Amino acid sequence: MAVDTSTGTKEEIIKAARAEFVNHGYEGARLQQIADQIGVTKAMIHYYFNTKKRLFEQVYNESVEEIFGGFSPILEKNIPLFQKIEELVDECLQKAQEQPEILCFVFTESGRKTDWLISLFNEQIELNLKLLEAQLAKAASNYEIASVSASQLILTIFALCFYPVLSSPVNESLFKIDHTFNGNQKGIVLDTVLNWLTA
Amino acid sequence: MAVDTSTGTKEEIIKAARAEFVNHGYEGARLQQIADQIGVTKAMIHYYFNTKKRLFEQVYNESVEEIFGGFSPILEKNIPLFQKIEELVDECLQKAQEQPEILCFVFTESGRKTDWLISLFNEQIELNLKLLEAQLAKAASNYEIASVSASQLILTIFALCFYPVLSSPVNESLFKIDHTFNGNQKGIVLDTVLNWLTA
DNA sequence: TTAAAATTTAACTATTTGGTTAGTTCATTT
DNA sequence: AAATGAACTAACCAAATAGTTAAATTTTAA
Repeated sequence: MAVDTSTGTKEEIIKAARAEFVNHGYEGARLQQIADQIGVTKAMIHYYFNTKKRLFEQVYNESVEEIFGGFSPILEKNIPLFQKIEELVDECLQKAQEQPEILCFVFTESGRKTDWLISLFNEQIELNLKLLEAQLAKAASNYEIASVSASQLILTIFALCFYPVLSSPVNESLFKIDHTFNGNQKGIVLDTVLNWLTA
Repeated sequence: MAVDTSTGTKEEIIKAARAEFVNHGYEGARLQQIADQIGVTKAMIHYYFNTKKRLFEQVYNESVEEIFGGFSPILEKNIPLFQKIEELVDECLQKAQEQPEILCFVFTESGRKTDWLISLFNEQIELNLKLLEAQLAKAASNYEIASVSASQLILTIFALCFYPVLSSPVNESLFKIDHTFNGNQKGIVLDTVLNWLTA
């Protein structure tokens, strides 16, 4: 009847692997480093995951889900347009502030031009913008907002929320300060987006 | 009187190295691949640049200069605020559209947590925002615009111009389309920024 | 023409690293 | 207590890769 079968080594490996992949990328990550981090042998990684690729896939897929998994439920909600926008911004900023490393990891690695990676990237989450598109079209036809496509809106929201995180290292040398969290980011994003829409 | 002194091997190496580093990052890049690309021996790379690090530094520094080198002259110009903003946006979009790979390269590599890289990133271009800051303060005191810091403005411009490029691979699987260049990007960026400022 | 300097090559070394394999420990089952 | 199988270790291997060296070839200049 014993339940706690093991120390949860597999989970520990994933956790350590995430840190290693985040900091060094797929190519730069070292299995030995991951193993050392949790005090097991490198062979354990091959015991649970067969190859470095498989381990990476696991970590990468979890990361994509972690970052983008929360948007579909919001997009599909039956709520007023402006409330939906605010929820999308909230979701965005939460991910940006709580999981900055994971965010950078996903964007960085998805840009790599390695054949086996590319196929992995393609089978990912897809956002269904149909409903939002309809809401925007209706609001535009009522002259409540300017005519803007859903993907353009999402892209703008993502840009304002995610860019500060993605550019954080660059900003430090460019401005000698880290602007990632300068106070009321939500206010700025909403101001920018809403003024743009209702101009 | 012969002028074409050499085949310009050194330049060819840099060019090939840039492509290799851009596609695979520092860790993933292979010197052999760079050499093969231009039909020389790997030893040639060590002849001109002593180590992989040195070659990378050269490529990286050139890339940073290529992307961010054009902003300081604009920031220091004595021109009206809104004209300056337009020129900054133009500069941004030009880099984003003409050198997307270089742009991604700089942002990706600068995020790596490898000690010797970190020190390299710190001795980079710094943008002097003093003048723009003054122009914004004056316009704000005249109630022409809302009160916004220079770094916040620059960050917003960068976000709107650079994010579409940085997110291009992600967008393909997220929206099943590439929004990098959707028609009048300049109009969208200017609309967004100006409506935000003058709301 | 010729000697020296710059450029390029081929073969080699040392090290790192992903992956393998044979065997050990230990809890559970029979 | 013997058998079984999962979790794990230590030592090893083969491949890849950055870096070296000495010799050959080409360029340059005297």
